[in-house]
Amino acid sequence: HSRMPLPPEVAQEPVYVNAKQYQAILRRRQARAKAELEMKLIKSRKPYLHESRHQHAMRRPRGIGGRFAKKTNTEASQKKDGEKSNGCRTQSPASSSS
Amino acid sequence: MAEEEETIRPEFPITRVKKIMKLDKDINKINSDALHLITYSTELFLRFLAEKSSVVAAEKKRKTVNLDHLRIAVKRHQPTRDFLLDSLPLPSPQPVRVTKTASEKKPPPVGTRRIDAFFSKGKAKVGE
Amino acid sequence: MADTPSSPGVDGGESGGSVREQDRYLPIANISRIMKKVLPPNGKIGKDAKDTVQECVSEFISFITSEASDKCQKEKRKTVNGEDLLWAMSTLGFEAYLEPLKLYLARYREGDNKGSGKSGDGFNRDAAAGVSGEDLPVV
DNA sequence: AATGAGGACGGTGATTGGCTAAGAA
DNA sequence: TTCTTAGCCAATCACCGTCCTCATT
Repeated sequence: HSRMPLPPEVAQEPVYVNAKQYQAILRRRQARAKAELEMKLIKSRKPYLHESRHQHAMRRPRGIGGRFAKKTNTEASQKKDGEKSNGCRTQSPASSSS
Repeated sequence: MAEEEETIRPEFPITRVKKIMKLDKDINKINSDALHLITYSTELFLRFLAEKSSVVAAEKKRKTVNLDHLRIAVKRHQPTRDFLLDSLPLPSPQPVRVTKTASEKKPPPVGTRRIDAFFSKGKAKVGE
Repeated sequence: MADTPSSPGVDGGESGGSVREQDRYLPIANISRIMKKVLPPNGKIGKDAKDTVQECVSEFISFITSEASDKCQKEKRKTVNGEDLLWAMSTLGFEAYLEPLKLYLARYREGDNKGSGKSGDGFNRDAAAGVSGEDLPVV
């Protein structure tokens, strides 16, 4: 069918779009404008979503390579000092390439 | 037969798909079929984007798919390009290689029309 | 690093009545996982690409749903059903999804719910390629 | 009668950052 | 070559699915 020039929301000159989608695109623009106004839609991305999970990640034991380590018995006991033995990166990728 | 069909589930959480749908206040009720269809079609669409972006990355000899590859991939499929027009941030430097060739400035192929009425009304005549 | 204007602040509560990120988008881990499935074995994905895809996918949901809902209003119906969605798909240029979707719906109805979910089910393997074909014939 | 919205509840997988190889430039 | 960055690991806990009641068709 035909294509329709769409008034640009950010661009400068009209863009031609599929006529079938034309109405739908405009409807969506209105809906988003409305939502932005009513709900104050956020535009930026937060560094993380949940404070609690952020804290959890920060407090977790890490291996020598920065990876998260498994909770050891030492940790489970939660009393004795322990030596982190796991979490170390597996040597090296070695030669697994085919 | 001791094996029973485990209720396999879609990759996406259905409840969140519904939540996204309901962000639009014009949406009233949604039945179960519609919800499941949208959820699965969304997964298909995601695979499409990933696959096409991957192709572009390969063309560019890149092992990492980046935003530029996604833009190019989207650009290649008209329906997707059109409805995502506002969702894809324009790359910072647009190489304005626009030679003022007037002849080239007529982009719309047959069956395309311009829109000027964004203010007046949300209804434009589609009939050509 | 440019920090985002909005501070993390507290969890769950954004000032005023703003919609949270986790309500507007599908989980980023799911997005990433599905994308990796179609990439070459050693393929990687840039963060910007992931985030943008996540947004595009939400827009896809709203876009299709809006068209289906619009049809419902015109027909004085208050509930969006499967047919409405399939109609919206084809109307908006995603008719290539019709077959996979019908197939999926049949599966889903059949056993309460069924899906491709995990790899191993190949009924939809090439589904994504449906639209991948090329531009639709612009008649 | 059939079916969707909304709420409560329990189970669970998404969220999450430091280090470094892998890639981009 | 140098510099940027995405993947890697797994434990908590916010969210998803299920079941319920009630409202709508």
